[in-house]
Amino acid sequence: MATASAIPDLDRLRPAGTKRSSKRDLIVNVFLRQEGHLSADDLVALIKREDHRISRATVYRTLQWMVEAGIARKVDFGEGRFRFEHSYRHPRHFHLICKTCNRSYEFLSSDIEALVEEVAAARGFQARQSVVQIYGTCEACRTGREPAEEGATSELLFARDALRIAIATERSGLEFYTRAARITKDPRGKRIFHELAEEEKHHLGTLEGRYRKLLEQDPQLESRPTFLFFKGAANGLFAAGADQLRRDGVDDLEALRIGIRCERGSHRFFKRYGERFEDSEGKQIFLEFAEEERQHLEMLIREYRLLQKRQRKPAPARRRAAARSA
Amino acid sequence: MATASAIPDLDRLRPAGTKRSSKRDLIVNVFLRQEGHLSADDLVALIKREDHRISRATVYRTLQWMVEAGIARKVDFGEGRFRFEHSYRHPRHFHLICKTCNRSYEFLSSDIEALVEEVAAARGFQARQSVVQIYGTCEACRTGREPAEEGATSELLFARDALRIAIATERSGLEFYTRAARITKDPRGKRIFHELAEEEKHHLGTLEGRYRKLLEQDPQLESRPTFLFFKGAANGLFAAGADQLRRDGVDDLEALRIGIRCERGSHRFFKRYGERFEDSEGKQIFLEFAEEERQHLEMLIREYRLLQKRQRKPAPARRRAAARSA
DNA sequence: CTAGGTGCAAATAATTTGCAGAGGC
DNA sequence: GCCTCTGCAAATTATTTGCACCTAG
Repeated sequence: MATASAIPDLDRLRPAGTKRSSKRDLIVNVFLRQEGHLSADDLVALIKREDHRISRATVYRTLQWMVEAGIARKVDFGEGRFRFEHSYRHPRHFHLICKTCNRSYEFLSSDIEALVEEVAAARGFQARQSVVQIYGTCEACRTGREPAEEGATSELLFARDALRIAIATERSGLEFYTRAARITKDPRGKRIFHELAEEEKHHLGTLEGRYRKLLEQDPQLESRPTFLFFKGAANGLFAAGADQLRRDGVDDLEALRIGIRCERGSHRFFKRYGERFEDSEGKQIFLEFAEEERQHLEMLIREYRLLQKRQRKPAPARRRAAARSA
Repeated sequence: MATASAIPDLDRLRPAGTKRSSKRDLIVNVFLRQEGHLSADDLVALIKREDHRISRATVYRTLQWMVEAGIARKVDFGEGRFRFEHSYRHPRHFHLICKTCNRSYEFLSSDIEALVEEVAAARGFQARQSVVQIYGTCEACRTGREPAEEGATSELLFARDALRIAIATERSGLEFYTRAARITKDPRGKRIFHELAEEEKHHLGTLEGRYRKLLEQDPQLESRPTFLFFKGAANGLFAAGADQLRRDGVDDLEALRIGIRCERGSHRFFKRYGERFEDSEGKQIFLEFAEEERQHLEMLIREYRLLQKRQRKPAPARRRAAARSA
């Protein structure tokens, strides 16, 4: 799947003042075809198989070039030499490193990333890159069982997890709007909530379809371990909102306000995290979802203003009462 | 402060089947006198100053020995060579690494550690050690101002932060018990809460005294940046408990139950984290505090059982009502 | 034609090792 | 006396570089 066909437009990436070279192209192609973390030496061996006239120095020079061009990332597992992984459509991530079999496993945790950012900020430190490595023994080495063979790229797993988060949020949102529509008294407000519930339902269908389509790319995709760890996911917002609707006697304006809070949080959340990821389907999913939430947010705000105005006119006396109780 | 006088009993640490050697002793002593992260070469230079007949190979061999013996930790800042830091009374920690001046700053985040543990568990990975490194530009390099010179060891900062957390928890606890004593009807329960409030007040005094004493060791200790990042600190528990007392009409049994929940959470929290830190004053503070909370917990549980029994006797009919409403 | 790109071999840099002699128990 | 420690120099490993030649634009 993610073979040479997925190679980005190298010409675009070429730093200014560099020439095309068939040898470099070959090295880059061989490199991008590999999965996992190659040492310079691994790559030399692979290259020699295709063309033994390419020297070690050229491979080193090309590797350096790829890192500068952003095609590759240099990673250090503390082995006394560097390894390289390609970064094209391969989200930045952290590593679990097995000291027994030397395999390494990738994961991403937005929760950890957020904490790392906080620490950096508290120390007045401008963070450019962070490394999180967990050393220990992997499940395969502990239990003797072999791990589910590779086959799913991190890109795919990331998309899967992004979709799962979006779907969970959508489900909470649907529940929230369904409940809101039920308790709203104003017929116009009721209709809006109904509409939003319908939209969430529709969008949920779209997302689920997309999820199914993703699963087709790898029959075992669903059972593979989590790649993106993300506790702070926005679905909790809507869940809390729905809870709030259930508890107190919430009036129409209040319901709209809660909805606005949820959508705003959700929008911010998906936008912020979407932006921070590298180009990938997962990023795409987050950003599309952010846009969706933004539209809902606008709709709710418009409605809120309208309802406020309408309530004010027929009963201007209410204003004082409301102001006093606020 | 943390000079050769602080050196642990090296004889205890000597692996079986090794001999004492004056050269090794010298190397270890010089190493332990240093602050910060030394490269092998730095140490060779330092050693040569004291005795130029000690060879580079011996320094390397001793460094390896120290790592095995647990006196030193080998750290990799991706420079293509390793650095070493001593681990004696120096808590495990993470690093902020400035790419401009190559200085490195230490911090510890129990929040990050907890997330790392979760990820490892979710992947069936047995974590032995984890590395968190934030690369970027430090405040000094960005602003041009020099950083507050070193002088406080991580050990000291850790103790400071552990005390701050304990004090904050104690304050919340005090507020909780004061409020609980006020709203409790049963005179015996009232007295217990009063007693606990008094104890918290007293303990708070002790902790604050200890904190002041700690500050004496370094006049600028208070203004130094946070070392231990710890959002999940237990003081939130008591704060939430106090909130709960404020809101609903809480009866005596319920107040005791809330107290039990707070103390249990607090106890677990300090015990769990205290255990996970290396030997240090910070660890000490956490464990002592855990023990304190355990005693309060027992007291509350005893009282809860008594009150339950007493309430049952005069009005046995209540049991059914309580059971039905549960 | 000229600035990069490449091969080869030599240089670096950090660290390890073989071996013979020194020293602790 | 035996076994470990140590110094020295050579070896190893990963990576970089100088230089002469090659090739794309």
